[in-house]
Amino acid sequence: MSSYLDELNDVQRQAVTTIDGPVLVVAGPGSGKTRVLTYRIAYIIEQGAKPYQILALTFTNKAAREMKDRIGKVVGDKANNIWAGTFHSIFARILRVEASKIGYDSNFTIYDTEDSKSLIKSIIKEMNLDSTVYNVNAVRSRISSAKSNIITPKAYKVDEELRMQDRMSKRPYIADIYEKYMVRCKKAGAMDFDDLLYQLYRLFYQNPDNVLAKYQEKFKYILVDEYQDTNVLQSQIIKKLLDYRDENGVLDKQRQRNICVVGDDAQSIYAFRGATIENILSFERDYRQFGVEIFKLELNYRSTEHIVQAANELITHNDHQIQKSIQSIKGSGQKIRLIRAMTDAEEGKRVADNIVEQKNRLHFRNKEIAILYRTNSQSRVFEEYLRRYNVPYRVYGGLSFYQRKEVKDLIAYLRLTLNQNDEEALRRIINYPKRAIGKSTVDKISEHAAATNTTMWESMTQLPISARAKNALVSFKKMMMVFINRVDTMNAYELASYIARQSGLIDLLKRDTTVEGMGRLENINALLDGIKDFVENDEIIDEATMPDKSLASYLQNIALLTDLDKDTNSDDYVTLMSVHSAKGLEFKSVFVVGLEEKLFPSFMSIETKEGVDEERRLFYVAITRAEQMLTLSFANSRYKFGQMRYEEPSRFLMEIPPAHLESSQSIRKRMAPNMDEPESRGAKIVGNFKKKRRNVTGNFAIDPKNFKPSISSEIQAGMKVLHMRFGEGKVLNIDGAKDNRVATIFFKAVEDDPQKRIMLKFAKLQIVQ
DNA sequence: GTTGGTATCTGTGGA
DNA sequence: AGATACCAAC
Repeated sequence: MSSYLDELNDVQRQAVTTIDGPVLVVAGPGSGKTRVLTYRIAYIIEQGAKPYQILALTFTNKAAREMKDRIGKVVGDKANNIWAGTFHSIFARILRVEASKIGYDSNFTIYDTEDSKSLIKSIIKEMNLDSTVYNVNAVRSRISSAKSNIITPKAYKVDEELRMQDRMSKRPYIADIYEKYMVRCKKAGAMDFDDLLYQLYRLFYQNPDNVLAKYQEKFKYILVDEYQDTNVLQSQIIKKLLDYRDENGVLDKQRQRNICVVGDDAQSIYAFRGATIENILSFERDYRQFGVEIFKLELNYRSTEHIVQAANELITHNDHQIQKSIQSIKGSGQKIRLIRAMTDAEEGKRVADNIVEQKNRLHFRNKEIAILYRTNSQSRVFEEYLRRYNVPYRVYGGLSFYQRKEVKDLIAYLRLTLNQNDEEALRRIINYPKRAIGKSTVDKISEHAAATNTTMWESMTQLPISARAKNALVSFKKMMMVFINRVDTMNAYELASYIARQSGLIDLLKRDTTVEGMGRLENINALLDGIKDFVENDEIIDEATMPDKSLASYLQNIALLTDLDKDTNSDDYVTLMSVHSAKGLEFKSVFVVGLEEKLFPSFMSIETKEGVDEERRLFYVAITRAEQMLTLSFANSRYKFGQMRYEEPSRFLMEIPPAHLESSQSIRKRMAPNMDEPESRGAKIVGNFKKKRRNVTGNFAIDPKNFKPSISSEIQAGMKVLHMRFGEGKVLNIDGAKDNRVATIFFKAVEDDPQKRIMLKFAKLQIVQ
């Protein structure tokens, strides 16, 4: 028996060694899931399977790489031949090989979200639909979810429920947009993210040349990580891979279905992108006839007791769960800390203060600390204060390197060089740098292409147009032809840097001497360096997703990279990221911030129980990232769209039993406006209210019980008013109109800065006379 | 066609 | 607040 099996507990070991037949591993947070997956693969190889017969699917490149690294440590270089990667990258690889069978070229482009939206925008415009009603994001998400649920445009058109929903939202033509969108993608030789799944399903379903059997024979063992986050397409593709039939189409019931899915229903957080928790719940039903074995990993090796129990308690508020009892093996540890702040800026400061304090007192390294938020835009205040305190940090997510404008511009040139039908790439660069091909010319090309049923690339030199425009178009095409003709004689790096220079991109950026402009030039150079690395490094790192050194292979791969995939372990930075990106990660100390109603849970989700349940699972994911210290924070007010908004603390805070919190007082009590209460309460809450009190700004001058705010529109210059915190004041004047009315008020009781500018929309003022 | 200004709109998550 | 859409003037 191999030594690595000794590192496992009983359930883990069974999950590792039960390699024949379907297996469902329900893995709570911190229960050694990755360890089970990697050892299972090592075990499978040890039992005689070839690495290339193993298909391991994850959601992020990071997870895939980590798995490979860890398998490599057990089985050596053989790990490189395992087909381990993200759904999207593995499927793209298969599609590249089989493209011709479904009418694509193997050089197909991958459209990212921006490309998709841009195409949808064009279609909405061409159909003369109102773009305010046909909001691109809404339309794209309808199309995406239709595709994720395997509903073709044709099926969409006759689906009464979908049509009714669209009529209700005043967008009856979504089905038509969907249909046109598919046609245009096809014509452009492009697949969007959903297509990478959808087209593979189509390939397996239509099964030309019995292509499915080839992959069924190849993949003897299939493993799927984060199964709770798979959508209908993904689970159906896996089902197809296991749907063994003989030449007459008769089901082969004898053959083992060696599928292992690992997941945690409590951590399902991707319903918005079509994931259905139903998949994990129905796994047993789907594969019952082949003898499903279920293993539950319930020991949490990551977090201390207060954290684990708080998480357990929290999740009981959800409906439909797989019963399990997660237990910590780590001892009770620290209680959870709560930070209450008046504003988002104060929250930023308070969190940064705590980070500095923890570093000093507990000697945590920066990389052992993370700030997790619901929305990426929340990162800014934390960045501000961390910078001020000289704490190194890294923000993940948001705009990734490959999404930066200048990087996308050069990539668009490369894309068009390889695939002239790529309409979004063409539109992006046809007049960038400026070459006198304006909007109206582009529109004409587009119309002509549609009318003659050709591509824009074909049309652009054929349509009747002014001599001036014609000249510009011909010389643009000539330039592109020079690039295209060099594809076979130059390597990817030579070609890319040649294009960067010849297109005028580099010159354009060189002329911009601002700091941002220089940054953009640096980014272009960084991209070129990346391509150089790719070309010169002759080691094949990943057989499955990077099969060769062509520019096409490079482009295919970077289309699926995100910021998260960059190597970051080497440096010592505090991590700032969304809760979604934090899934699968762990930190000694975690700050979950912005715990306010309408933010976390998101305003988008609070209308339905299912919506709130998903947010709760997200919060569950957030708090279970913490090993030793967990700090939760919220602000009473924060800026949104340049306006101050007030929100209640998150309902999730009330769902954590007070026993697990630093102060013995119940959260509910702490939440209530409590400044009128005795000193002791405020003092126990982490934060420097004392300082605030001295400035009067943190205390109430008026007893809230006796305070009855007047309607703000009634407040006029010259009036005497009462303010909750500042006391009595006189309105000197009012400027602005309607929602933007601002009063200048003189408060005699305020010593250091008695004259305040107060936004009437939010102010609570009581008119005295 | 290009430039530069002003009005309008945006409300999450990510491969 | 920040991005984008729109419009008038060159």
